[in-house]
Amino acid sequence: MLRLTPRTIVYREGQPADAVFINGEGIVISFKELPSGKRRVAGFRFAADVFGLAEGGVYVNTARAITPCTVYRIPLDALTALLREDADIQFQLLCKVVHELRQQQRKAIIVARRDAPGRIAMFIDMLRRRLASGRVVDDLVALPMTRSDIGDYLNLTLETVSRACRRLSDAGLVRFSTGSVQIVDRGRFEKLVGKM
Amino acid sequence: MLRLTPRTIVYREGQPADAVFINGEGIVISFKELPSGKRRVAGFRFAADVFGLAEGGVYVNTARAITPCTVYRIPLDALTALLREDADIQFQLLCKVVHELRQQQRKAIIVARRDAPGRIAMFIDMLRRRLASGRVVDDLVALPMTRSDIGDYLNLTLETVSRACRRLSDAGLVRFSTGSVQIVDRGRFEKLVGKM
DNA sequence: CGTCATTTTGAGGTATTTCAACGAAGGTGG
DNA sequence: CCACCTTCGTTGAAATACCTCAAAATGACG
Repeated sequence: MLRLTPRTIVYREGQPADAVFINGEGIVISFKELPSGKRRVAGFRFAADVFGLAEGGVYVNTARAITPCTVYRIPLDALTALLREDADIQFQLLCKVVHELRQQQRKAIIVARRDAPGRIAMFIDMLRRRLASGRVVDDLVALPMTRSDIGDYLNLTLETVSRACRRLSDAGLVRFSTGSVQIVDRGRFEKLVGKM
Repeated sequence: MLRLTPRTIVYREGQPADAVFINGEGIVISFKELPSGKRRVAGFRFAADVFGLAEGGVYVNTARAITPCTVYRIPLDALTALLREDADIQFQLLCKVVHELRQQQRKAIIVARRDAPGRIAMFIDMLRRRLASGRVVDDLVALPMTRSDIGDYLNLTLETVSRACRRLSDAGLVRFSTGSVQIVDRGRFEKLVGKM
């Protein structure tokens, strides 16, 4: 088990992959630096998310803690041994990966078909659902990542993210503070999120 | 085992999922109709590809044969039984799904960061690698899907696909015939595909 | 040969990107 | 405690790639 402070690198793209990770608490960002110097955020890892599944023996993304995190490190040989002897656990992992595949597909649809404010609304809604631990007042959503992080995830420039946030704010749907968003008009917000 | 003629539906989105499929031969398109009336192509399934992995008991996409196909249908109970008793096969499936997850990520990067001609070139290159069965002259790539199919996959309108194809053609990189593309200038083509 | 789907091509509109500058916040050291 | 610096966020103006709407051309097939 590892306790990570914000900005700590869990692993780097290209490193030999010797372990997978399960997030216990906090938010981890998974991204890839492109030769062009740009960056592409593959996703954000929340509680119970598995990350660090390698391909060809090396990590394909870089993972970094955004908030203080607690992650569990599972050495690869321990994992393979575990999977080989316990088909149930392997099946659970399979389900998790299939689920993530679906998530990616949904995200692709969103990124493809929706304009900037729509993507931001969707993103906030996704955070709301993932972060709503228990029955906390879930109209207040933590937003610990930067505009750049969001933009690289939704395929928008940070400027467009900023402008889209302002538009949602001006429309009276949400209210931004540093590090969080307040959903003001739940009805209209859901309507915006819902329609594709 | 099923022999499918072009346009045959393998399964429809929303149908209760009672089997998964493995493609033996031909190309299957997997897509989703959006409420807006638009369509989003999740991917194309080639030889040895597994498709029809459900979520929540129903298929999330619709699958349809593009070319004459040979697909293997595996009832779900048979699959689960097989996976439970043979950890090796389950592991292989897991690897396949993880691999597809990576593919999706790569595609997301391409769709996100490249302009229309770049996406088309990437697409042609993907087809080339997937269809190059053996040592066929692989400069000639079959292109059995419509512009609309390609556009809905790469997130472009069919008009933009058409124009982008023309641009590649005018640049002397490729030559289009009905149902196929000929890669004319391999060097420059690879260079275009390679750079991100 | 006619019909239907697909593809091509054109003109105009628009959302996002790019480039650039400024403002706000947070941390560090004097 | 304040000045400084760095990172992050906001805002503006201009450029551009793609989309939309529309019509004509091509190709497949009965």
